[in-house]
Amino acid sequence: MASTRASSVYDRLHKDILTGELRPGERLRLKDLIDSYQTGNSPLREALNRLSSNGLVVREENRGFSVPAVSLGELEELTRTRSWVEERALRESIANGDEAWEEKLVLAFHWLQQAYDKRKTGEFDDTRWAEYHNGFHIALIAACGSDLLIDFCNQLQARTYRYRNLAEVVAYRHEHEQDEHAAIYNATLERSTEKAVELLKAHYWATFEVLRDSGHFS
Amino acid sequence: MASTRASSVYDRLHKDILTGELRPGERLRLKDLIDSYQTGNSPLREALNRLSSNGLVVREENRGFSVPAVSLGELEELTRTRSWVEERALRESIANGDEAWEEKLVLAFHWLQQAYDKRKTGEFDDTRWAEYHNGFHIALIAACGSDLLIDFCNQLQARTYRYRNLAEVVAYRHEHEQDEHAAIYNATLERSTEKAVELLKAHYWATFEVLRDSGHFS
DNA sequence: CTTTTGCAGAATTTCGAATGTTTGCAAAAG
DNA sequence: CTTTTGCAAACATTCGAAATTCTGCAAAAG
Repeated sequence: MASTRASSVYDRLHKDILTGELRPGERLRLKDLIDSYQTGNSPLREALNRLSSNGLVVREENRGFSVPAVSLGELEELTRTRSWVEERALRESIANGDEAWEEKLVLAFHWLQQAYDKRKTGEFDDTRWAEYHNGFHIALIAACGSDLLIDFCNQLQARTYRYRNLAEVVAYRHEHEQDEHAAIYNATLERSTEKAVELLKAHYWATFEVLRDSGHFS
Repeated sequence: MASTRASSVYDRLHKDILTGELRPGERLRLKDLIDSYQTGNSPLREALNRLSSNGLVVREENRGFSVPAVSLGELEELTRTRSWVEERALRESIANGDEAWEEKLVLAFHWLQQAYDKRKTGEFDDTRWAEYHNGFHIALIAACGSDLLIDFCNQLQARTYRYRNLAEVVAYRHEHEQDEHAAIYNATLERSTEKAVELLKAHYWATFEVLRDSGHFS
């Protein structure tokens, strides 16, 4: 899909870091990556340099690249920051959102619901679910009036998603969280700002607690 | 100072984009950059890839790199986003800041004041001033409890600083803004949260208006 | 006259090799 | 026995050139 090798390998590294295929703290040796991703030195380094500016790869001068370590402290910081930033974004979105925003939100919730429903028929696709899940959360704040803020939320989301995958509690969390999504969704459509904001923050902190209690992070 | 060529050329490109040496919309042709920065293809591309993830360079697949365009709309978005995010950060910083934070803030303000004072003796150094100015604004929020948020504020600051340089109203703004800094500083030290927050936001919007009225942006 | 096609020149992207830096170990010095 | 020095292997970085993709123009087709 991506038209340059650098972007194609960027996408694959992005995915492999978020899914936990590449483990936290693991050194990313160029020679190894060239073998496993079947690409050249230059596109690989370009991808790694881009990822390093996004905080998804650690770069050390003359010592190469590695996958960022994880810690409970960072997860808490991610959660705290998301709560602060998305609170503001959701307030603005509810205040400014027009019908086009509302329609996109309805659709985003619909597809997320469909994804959850497929758990019963065994057709569940985790990658697909992740897209819809992020799509829903972004749809909530899409009318906030700042693409910069939305981008920032996307980056925080991505880094939090890695913790979720590393914690191996995905299935358990799936059982419980769609109710929370529905509550946030309804409050937002009703334009009950305070309620929506409280539910959204509670949702992020509930996820934090599940991941913390998984015992995977120091 | 930077130990790799890629980082050294990154620093120089960063500076030249922010100061306006490289003009908005300008295409960054590899061959030209190789000549003017006296470096090779690879380190240059690595630097440009890093900058592209920071929003300081535009990358288009197979069409190379360019300096981002500017617009009044983007400046307003930057200002709006900073106001939202730094409001939260300042609230948290005032609530949590300890004595170490307070001392750093005192020093940051002191050096900013010194920089302004040097205007009278003709020793004024714009690059130095910019460091102290950013340092002061970061010192305000340094105790907010989220390095992620501070990084984000730094990026917003950098992009706003470019508009300031392009508007060529630097001197005029210098005459007036130190009073605003002093007021924010005093309210923060008094832990007058509401007052400090209002003053900080007013400061950002005042800067926005000066830049808008310069007539340099569509 | 307008649109499409083909091609040469220019620019970006990628490759393979050369250069420089770090690391770990073994020998020498304290 | 502990610390320092020197060296070779491993690795990251950079270079110069090859391969690929874009761009603009001119000729052909509609």
